[in-house]
Amino acid sequence: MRRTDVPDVVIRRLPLYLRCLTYMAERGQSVVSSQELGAWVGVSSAQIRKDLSYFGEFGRQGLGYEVTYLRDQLRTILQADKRWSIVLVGAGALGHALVNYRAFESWNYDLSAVLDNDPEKVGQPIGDLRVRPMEDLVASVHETGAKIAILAVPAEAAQSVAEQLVAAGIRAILNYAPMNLVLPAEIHVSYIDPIASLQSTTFYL
Amino acid sequence: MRRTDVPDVVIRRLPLYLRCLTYMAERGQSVVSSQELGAWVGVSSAQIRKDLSYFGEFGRQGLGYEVTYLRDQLRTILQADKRWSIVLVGAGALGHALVNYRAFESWNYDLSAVLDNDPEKVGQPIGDLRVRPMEDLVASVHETGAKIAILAVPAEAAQSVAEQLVAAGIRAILNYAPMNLVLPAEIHVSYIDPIASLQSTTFYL
DNA sequence: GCGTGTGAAACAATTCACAGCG
DNA sequence: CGCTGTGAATTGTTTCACACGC
Repeated sequence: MRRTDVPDVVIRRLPLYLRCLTYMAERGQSVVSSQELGAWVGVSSAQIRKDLSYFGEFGRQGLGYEVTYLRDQLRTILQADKRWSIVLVGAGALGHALVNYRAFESWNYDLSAVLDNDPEKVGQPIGDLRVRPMEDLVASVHETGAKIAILAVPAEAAQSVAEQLVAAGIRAILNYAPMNLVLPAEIHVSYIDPIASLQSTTFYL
Repeated sequence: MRRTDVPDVVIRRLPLYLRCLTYMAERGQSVVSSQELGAWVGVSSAQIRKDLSYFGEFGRQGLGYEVTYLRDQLRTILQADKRWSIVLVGAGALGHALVNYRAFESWNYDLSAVLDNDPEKVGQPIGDLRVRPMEDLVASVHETGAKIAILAVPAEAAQSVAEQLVAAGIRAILNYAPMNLVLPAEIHVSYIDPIASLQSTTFYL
């Protein structure tokens, strides 16, 4: 099964399965059925089985899936077993919160540089990092080997900074700015926008 | 067109259109075509037209859409013209960042109470609020009229707190905890989980 | 001509239902 | 018997293509 044959919706569900399996393994559960896993993550058992079937046969008929085995398979598929360096652009309140968010570290993501173009912020410490000027972007990306960047700048700056990131060799962006980015198709962009989420939920209220 | 006839994917795109139209209106642009709007938000022009057609006929043939008119229509559809009170549970680093996030205010959302069950945190000021104990939940929801809650607690606590929110009358939850919530179908839950986003992007790298 | 609104066609995702195996 | 893996059927979404009006 080639990467491009797997629908993107499937890829976006795998982390939910992985998270759930990780909790189950921590609790010492050894086996899980597609039914039980589906109940936890909120999808049908058929969907779980179909999703997994894109990548192989991980279960045993009549029994279910071995929790740690499936967890490790998903880790490999998602490359969550690797350590990933991340460059963060934007040292505002959000940037601070992200640097101090422990979950990155525990899931193998390493926020290894923080940059900002505000001279007031450059040089200030955040966590055990120091804010670097935007001129250091290419150097930061090379030093850290980062392929992923987190964009936590104001909307007006987002497109321009995103282009600089791509020019510096970044391949994937997690964008917290409330702005759609127009970038080459091979760059992967994920959007996190609580306002957009809230606006779609108020439609239903 | 009844609420339930509109696919949820469409509802999730409307905020992106609204955001873009708002920027365009600020810049003084008076008219926009589905083509141009699509280029900005990254969807096809046919999709824009189809999405809007669920709610009415807002454009003019040969011309396009009047920016402020369409913006106001979308605001009404999404109920983004109303002011919404929000109760925030969780006064950790994330809770602090959310309270200080100015975009809520500017998009008509009012973070009107913050709660936490940690006695150390209760009573502390955040922005111009003061952290209240979880026992005040029902009172907070009633005082503020909140129908929406933001959940910013550790994963272990999320399900339990979510149930308390529902019992207190909350109808929609924006969940920052890395945990799927199992709740009655009429409760609307949106998930924000940067780790899950990162894990799906590393699949492609 | 240009650009919307919309059925029809194409494509994509989910669910069904069951063969097959432990 | 229980539960996976999977084609087939169903359901949902996007794109096409064109009539219509400015």
